[in-house]
Amino acid sequence: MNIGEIARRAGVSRSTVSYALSGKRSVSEETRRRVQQVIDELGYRPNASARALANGRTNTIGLVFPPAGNHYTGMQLDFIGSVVEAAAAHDYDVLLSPSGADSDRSFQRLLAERRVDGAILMEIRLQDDRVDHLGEENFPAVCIGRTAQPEGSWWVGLDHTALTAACVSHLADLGHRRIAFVNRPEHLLRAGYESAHRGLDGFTEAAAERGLTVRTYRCGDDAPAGQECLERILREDPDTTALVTLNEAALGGLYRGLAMAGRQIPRDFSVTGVVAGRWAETVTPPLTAADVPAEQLGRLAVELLVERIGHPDAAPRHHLLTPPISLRASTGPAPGRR
Amino acid sequence: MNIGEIARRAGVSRSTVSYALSGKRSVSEETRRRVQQVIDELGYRPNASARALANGRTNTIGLVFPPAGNHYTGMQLDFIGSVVEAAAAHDYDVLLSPSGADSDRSFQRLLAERRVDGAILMEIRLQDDRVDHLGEENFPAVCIGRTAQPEGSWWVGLDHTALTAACVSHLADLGHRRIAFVNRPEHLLRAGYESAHRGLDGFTEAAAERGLTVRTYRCGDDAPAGQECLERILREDPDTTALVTLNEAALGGLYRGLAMAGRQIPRDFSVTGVVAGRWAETVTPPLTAADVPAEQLGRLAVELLVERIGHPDAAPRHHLLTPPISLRASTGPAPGRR
DNA sequence: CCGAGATGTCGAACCGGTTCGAAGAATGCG
DNA sequence: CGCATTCTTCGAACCGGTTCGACATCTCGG
Repeated sequence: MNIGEIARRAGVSRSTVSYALSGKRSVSEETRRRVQQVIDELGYRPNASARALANGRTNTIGLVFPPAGNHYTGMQLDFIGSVVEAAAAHDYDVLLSPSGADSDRSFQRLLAERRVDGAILMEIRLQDDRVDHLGEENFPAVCIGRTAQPEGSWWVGLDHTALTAACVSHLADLGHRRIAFVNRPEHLLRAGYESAHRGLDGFTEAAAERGLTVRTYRCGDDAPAGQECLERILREDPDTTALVTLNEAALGGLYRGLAMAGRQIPRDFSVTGVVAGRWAETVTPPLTAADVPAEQLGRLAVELLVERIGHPDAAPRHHLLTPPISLRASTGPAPGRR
Repeated sequence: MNIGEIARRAGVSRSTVSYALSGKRSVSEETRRRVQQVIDELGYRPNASARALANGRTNTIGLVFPPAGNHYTGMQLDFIGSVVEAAAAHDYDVLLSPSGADSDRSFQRLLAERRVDGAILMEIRLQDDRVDHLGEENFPAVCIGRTAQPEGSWWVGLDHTALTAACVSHLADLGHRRIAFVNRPEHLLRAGYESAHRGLDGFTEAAAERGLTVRTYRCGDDAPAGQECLERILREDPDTTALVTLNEAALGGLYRGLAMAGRQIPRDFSVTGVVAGRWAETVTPPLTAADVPAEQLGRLAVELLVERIGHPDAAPRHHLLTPPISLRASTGPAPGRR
């Protein structure tokens, strides 16, 4: 059931079958029909490895995603799904590569063994050797997020600085003067995670501009950590009336902490942050948040990557998204005001 | 930078390089060292396509997962992560294949084009033509869940019948007499989703055995649908005091509905179901639930698949898991009792 | 000292496609 | 009618590995 078999049954040469399928040279209408008929009868499909070997393209893209040690967030899930779908629309398959402790091994596999035509990198760091490395080799890659010097590279990302700043403004406009910031965990900050750092910057600057009193926290990626973090916030400054968070996985815990402390949202305390819309609606009251457009990010990343694969020398492109804040029910006027 | 180049620089033939790497024939210690040195200097890694073509194995497994139209659940995310990790441990890569509207196209690609050595199928249906099809071809596959006639196939799954029955018993022991069941959406039931059907069966049988009054509902996979569903439950039988759910994505909405109706969990109303542990802890109060061991399921699936790939004629194996119910804080004695 | 067996290496064939150059047939034009 | 052009098809080479059979060399026992 290979191309030779098809050729034999159709009474033509292997190359003719190949041309009949690819259309790269003209083939008589009659021959084409005969070949097609044999193919349909046998249900033949060309072997992907052989094809990849011959023309140097695998029609596969690599998705380098965080290891399970990090707790996954809903946003990441939506993102992966949309990448796979967008890739399928462009006739690409998606190969997953966990970037982790032995990131080298898995990552090298993808590139050096030429398993993929290009890669999408999640969880970018401000200083990211993976990006540097890919840049040197001019390997087609698109980052989700941007490094400290993103000039030469292709990326799509959120403007976390602007988003957290918008959250601060929103709260300040409601009269809140003492606000906490709940970031991702310590180790991700130390590793230089882009979103955590830029989000923190945006928060800090906007708060300074508005003259607010703030405290910033790092919080583990799960509900118990969120609860604990909230307890700390109220302990260290009981007059805090609002918080901004980037930590989707801790959100449920933050809510729980507030409930246990007897603070009602949004009457006594406002909560907002950067969270994918679908997940912002799972908490009660639904979270007012900058909705992470995970689906759009995935689609754009694939489109950029496909373009880059097709035009290896094209100038770098990128998309910086700044989704608006969706007003739901978790923020309100500061207590004692209005 | 191919094997011929290595051979030339090391002053040996291509086959010798191959044997030096694979160890399938003896190579003198000195030659091996020289070859290895050249390889290290050049950072050579054998081309995956060429290797796959030559020995007929891609070292890749396919993960057939639900299309984005279905809303993903946290459990699925954890599962995918653990599959990727377990696969990496066995030196396999993971190729994602969305099974959806054009499932044929993507699915056929995987198999007929020999992109993968085996496949893991998520979201099994009681009657599943994908499974039948793979069975006929004796293609190495492992199902997550079991079909109506699972005898000939390899699978790992949860005993949803036993799990929902256990939930019912738990509630009955607490004195609840009127219980609702919140299932997955209508269209998934019509499609024959295994977990939805078996879960429903287990619930119904256990309730009948205990002589309980029950109602069953189908609920969309998101928070607003959950909220709406809960409103319906209380409207159609205001004396309902507990519910069992399989619908992780609707959980937040169910909780919200209860809060809006002024029913306090667990004082006025108990909630339980089958939900991955990490996600059961995001709601307040934390959900008493049969914890879906997503990580274990992924690991076991990969192990079975790797074994099956290695031994094409081995007898079918499977794992049926029945995780215990983790007592958290969402269930309590029926109101008016003790 | 000779033959058997083990050891190390090589060339060639093969996996299943794609693509190039060339050749034969058909067609068009002067 | 002859020559140039186009259309159609074929064979061969190639992509980059693996593997088989053969051959040369070395080792050891009788």
